[in-house]
Amino acid sequence: MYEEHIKKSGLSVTKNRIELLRGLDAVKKPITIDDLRNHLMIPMNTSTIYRSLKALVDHGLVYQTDFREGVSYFEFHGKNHHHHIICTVCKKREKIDLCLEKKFPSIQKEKDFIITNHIFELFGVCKNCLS
Amino acid sequence: MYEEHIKKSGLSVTKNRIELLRGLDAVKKPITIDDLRNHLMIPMNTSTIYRSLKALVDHGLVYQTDFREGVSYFEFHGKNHHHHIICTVCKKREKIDLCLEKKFPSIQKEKDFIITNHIFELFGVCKNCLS
DNA sequence: ATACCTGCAAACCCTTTGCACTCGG
DNA sequence: CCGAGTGCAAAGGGTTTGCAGGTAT
Repeated sequence: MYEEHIKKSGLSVTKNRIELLRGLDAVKKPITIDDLRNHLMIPMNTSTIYRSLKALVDHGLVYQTDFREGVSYFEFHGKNHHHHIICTVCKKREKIDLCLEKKFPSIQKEKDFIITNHIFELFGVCKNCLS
Repeated sequence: MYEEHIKKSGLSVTKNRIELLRGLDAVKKPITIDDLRNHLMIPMNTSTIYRSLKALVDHGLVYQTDFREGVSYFEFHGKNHHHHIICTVCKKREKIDLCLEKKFPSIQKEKDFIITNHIFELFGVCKNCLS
């Protein structure tokens, strides 16, 4: 299954990439590379993780996002994709329901791009942190 | 003018912060801290720039975004705000017209957050780079 | 056979932090 | 006055890169 996804994307199918997808898919939410390593069943070099994830992100198999914590978060590209609203004071993070994909086709056409990935997050202050 | 914005946000009004806003406002597009320094009329320590920008971002006076180049881009929060579509191969970047702000009020209400900032960028492959 | 992928180790460099001093309200 | 902002210098640490060897097609 992961194999097919990778093959369809044009990337070479390797054990590492299959395992990365499996690990991300198992977690069902955005996680850091550091966390991801704890979910991998085979040892994998850090450079390989970075390089493979970048390839998977650029080919649309994995989402990459940024909660302004100084680390990237990665997520399996599946039906579980959410965006978030993050409190910049206490760092609390909540999912929001918002479907942006509807607008992608017209943008692709207008700009002559194939859209493979996106990032969208809101930042603010939660009720508890409002002084 | 910048002074009033800062005051209204609750932050202390200092020469540095006024100058940062002036510099960003003059440029009219997202720039890196490294670039920004070239536009500042007074010398400013790097730590101060980082710390002040973070404060300005968290208070909604400056936008921060990420084009996956390993550096943050900052932009004056004004009428010139755009999102972008970025080619992951040649790094070309084009503005897109898309107004997300319409949806913020209902999210703020539902999640009990005050939204101060957001990030939204699309990634893909441009026509020229499609092999 | 050849282009792509991976491990290792080192470097990179953007960003953060501690501390003492200064400044704003 | 007192909390907030700043400069300096140093460290931090996520991420990238070069190269040699291995793997996919």
